[in-house]
Parts: sequence; C-alpha cells; structure tokens
Amino acid sequence: MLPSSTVENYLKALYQAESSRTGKTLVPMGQLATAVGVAPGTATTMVKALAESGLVDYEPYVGVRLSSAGAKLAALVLRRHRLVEQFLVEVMGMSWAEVHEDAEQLEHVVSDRLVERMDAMLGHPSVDPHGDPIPTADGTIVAPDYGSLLTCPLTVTVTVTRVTDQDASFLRFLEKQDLKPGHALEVEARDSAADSVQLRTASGRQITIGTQAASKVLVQESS
Amino acid sequence: MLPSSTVENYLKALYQAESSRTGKTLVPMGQLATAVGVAPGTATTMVKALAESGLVDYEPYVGVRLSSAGAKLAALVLRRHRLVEQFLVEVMGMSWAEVHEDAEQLEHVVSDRLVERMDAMLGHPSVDPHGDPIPTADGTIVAPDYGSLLTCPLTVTVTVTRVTDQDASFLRFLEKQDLKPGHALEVEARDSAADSVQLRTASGRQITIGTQAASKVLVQESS
DNA sequence: CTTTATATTTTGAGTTGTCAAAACGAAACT
DNA sequence: AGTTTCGTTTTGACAACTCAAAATATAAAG
Ligand SMILES: [Mn+2]
Ligand SMILES: [Mn+2]
Ligand SMILES: [Mn+2]
Ligand SMILES: [Mn+2]
Repeated sequence: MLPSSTVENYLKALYQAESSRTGKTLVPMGQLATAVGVAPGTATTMVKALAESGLVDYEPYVGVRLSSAGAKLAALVLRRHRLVEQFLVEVMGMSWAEVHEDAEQLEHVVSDRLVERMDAMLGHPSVDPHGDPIPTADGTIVAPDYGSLLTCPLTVTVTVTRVTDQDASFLRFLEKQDLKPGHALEVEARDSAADSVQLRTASGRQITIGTQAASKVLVQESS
Repeated sequence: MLPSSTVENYLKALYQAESSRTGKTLVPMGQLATAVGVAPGTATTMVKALAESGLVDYEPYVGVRLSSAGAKLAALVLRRHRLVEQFLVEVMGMSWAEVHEDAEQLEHVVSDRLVERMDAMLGHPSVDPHGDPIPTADGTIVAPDYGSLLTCPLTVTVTVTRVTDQDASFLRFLEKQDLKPGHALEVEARDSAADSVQLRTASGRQITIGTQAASKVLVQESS
C-alpha cells in the first residue's frame, strides 16, 4: 500500500525534526504534532498506526523515531519536494520565496517518471533553491554540516549555503539583502546583549539582523 | 470552502458525461458512478451532497446535471488537467500517451499561479495534446463540433483534430500510424458489415481500423 | 394489467484522519 | 513525601468517502 499524503507528511516532519536534533534522541510527540499542525492526541493515534506499519519506532511518553523503512520513504518525499522547488525556480521562473507552498502539495503527486525527468532537466542538482540537499533516488542524503551566521568565525569571508526557514517574507528579505545562497559576506560583530549580528555584504553594505534570523542562515568559509 | 479532489472528480466526470450527450438530458446515476469509478450508491450519496452545495441539480431516479456554479468549477479542473498535459508534452518531453495519468493527479494540486505560468510558457494554447479544448481562466470553453472518421465525408482530405480516448495503448497505436492530431488523411471506405473503416494517410499508407476506434478520432475537412 | 428485469436509493458498516476534553504519567517543586 | 505542572494518551465524537447488500422505484415484457 502506497503511503497517503498524510503519512508522507508525518514521515517528512519526523525526518526534519530528527535532523535538527543533537544525538539520536527520540522526537517528543508534542514537537511532531506541532510540526505536522495537528492536535497532540491526533499525533499519538497516527504514530501508533505508523509503528504498526513498521515505519517508526515508538516509545510511549518518550517519543518517536523513524525506522529505516520510514527514513527511506521520508527521504523520497523530501527528494520530490526539493526537486519540485528547484524546478519551479529554474524552469518556471518562480521566486524562491513562493515555491514552498506549491511543493508542499506537489510532493505527494508527482510520479517517479516526472521526478526523474525534472531531475535530468535540471542536471541532477544536489541542492534546492534554499540550499537544502536533495536526496538521491535511492534515499541517500548528503548533508554537509554547515555553521550559521551565529556560529561562524568573525571577520572572515563566508558564503551563504543554506537557509533553514521557508517563511516567504523572511526569504524575500534575504533576497533583497543579497543573502541568498551563493552570496558572500562576512560577520563583523555579534552583540549578545542587543541580540543582534552585524554583517557586511560583498558589495560593502552593512546589515544588522537578530540572532533568531542569523541562526537560520547557514554559511561556509569561502575557499 | 475549496472543493476536495473527490468533488472535483465528480464535477469533471459530470461535465464530460454531459458533453458526450445529445440534448440536455440529465446524466443517469449509473453512468456517473461508472465514470467516477465508484459503486452506484456512493454516487447517489455524493450527488445529494453536491446538490446541497448547489453544484448540481438532482432529480431522483432520473439523473443529475451541473449547475452553472458546478459547470464553472468543472471547467477550471479541465483547464488545469489539459494545461498540465500540454505542459508535460511540450516542456517535459513526455509522450502524449502517458501524460493523462499524471495530469489526473496534478489537476487537483497545481496552484493558480503555476497554472497561469504554464499557460504563458506554452503561449496560451487552445487545445491539449489530444486536441481537447482548454477552457479559459474564467471557465469559458470553445469546443468546435467535429465529425469523426465514422461520419466525415469519404475520399476527401481531412485533418485529425482530436482523439476522445485516453487509453495509452490506443494513443501509441495512433501515433505509430500517423494519426495524431495535425496529421492529414482520407477515409477511403466504410464497411458496416465488417465493422471497419479504411483510411489512407498522407504518406499513402493504408490502414483499416474498427468503427469503435474510428468514432474516437475526430477530424476536420482540410481547408 | 401483471410480472419481471433493471436502475436507483437506502441502510448498515468500515476506513482514514481529525478535534476537544478528560484521564493519566512523569517530572519538577515545596 | 506530597503536590503542582506539563506533556502525553485515551475517550467519545465527527466529517468525508466508500462498499455490499437489502429495499424500492421505474421501465419493459408478457
Ligand atoms: Mn520547501
Ligand atoms: Mn527548500
Ligand atoms: Mn487527460
Ligand atoms: Mn487530454
């Protein structure tokens, strides 16, 4: 039985929750419920069904984790989502700020045929417009472990590699400030009292953003 | 409330059932149920709900017909379906024989934004790869009323304009025989005893097909 | 005008996914 | 330990969609 859109959404949310988590701790129910956008009790019910199908491991009152079968399925959903986003930007000329919602629906219906065609047309990209890594067709994912504007070294040129937030207005803001993946900049200073980070772009412009925002912009030291 | 995929499928099936029907007779339940692929009782239940929502007019034991609101919605589903098919063929390079299944899913999730972008990218096509007319964004549809290989004049050059069957193997057959929309040919003879129609393509090749098949190939006299 | 055949509707039940609110377990405070 | 707090699970209910099979209406045939 092929997974429903609902099941795919739970697995994908779980995959992403596990990724943004230190160690191999289980994901607590509440977090999963929030991520999926559902009441806590609903998540419990669903997770029990997923455990029954062997897609997750579930420990009552502790949390839940993807099984290897579940992880593979989740990676394939993520592959579809990200290839669709890359396609919508590169081929359809849509903005990186507005493709997420479309991909959120399309990820459940694009056929393997269509996905592989998009992949080929795009030249087998390794990342999507937000820098998120695109899993391969067999469910393998290579996710370099970048630092953020909060953790990278100061006064050193870095390149934006990934943005871990899909909020359209945030993405539009980054675009306007030349902070899309690929752009170079350096972190001039951090002020924990002011809760801010001061940046200077390649063009010399200076920008100050909050630490919450800074933590969502991942970078790599320019080589 | 936006219509579910299920509702969209019922409306679309009804629209198509009405089109292939002489006069403004109501569509009988059984036919709708078959078209949607559901048990008769299921169709009855659904149609009552649709009537409640004002999308159809329902006369028990007689049949059902789209209201103007229902017809408009159906036309928009058809627009999405057909634009997607055209897109998959023209942009993605897929075969006209295999796009229907993909479109059947995509028609329910492509956003207005995406649809209009595809439409623009395709140069606002008036028909899809099968010659089916593409409704405009306001739900208007212009469907010229073509004859078929069964009804067109004999020994006169005609051009294929439309194929009213989505079966992949039938479409592959037509393609191999140069009977895709746009190709010219003439009907040499019809043999009602043999239940067959004899054609000659522009390249001079002679083909004999059954009347069932012939009725599904619509043509226009070449001007 | 009856009887029979056919199409349609009703009924009863099941599946999937959801919520609100009550019950409960584990952990944190006093 | 006793108690409050917080997250989690259970319970009861509901919405959307579906089927099989019984009941019924309509149409056709005798
Ligand atoms: Mn996304
Ligand atoms: Mn992305
Ligand atoms: Mn089609
Ligand atoms: Mn078509």
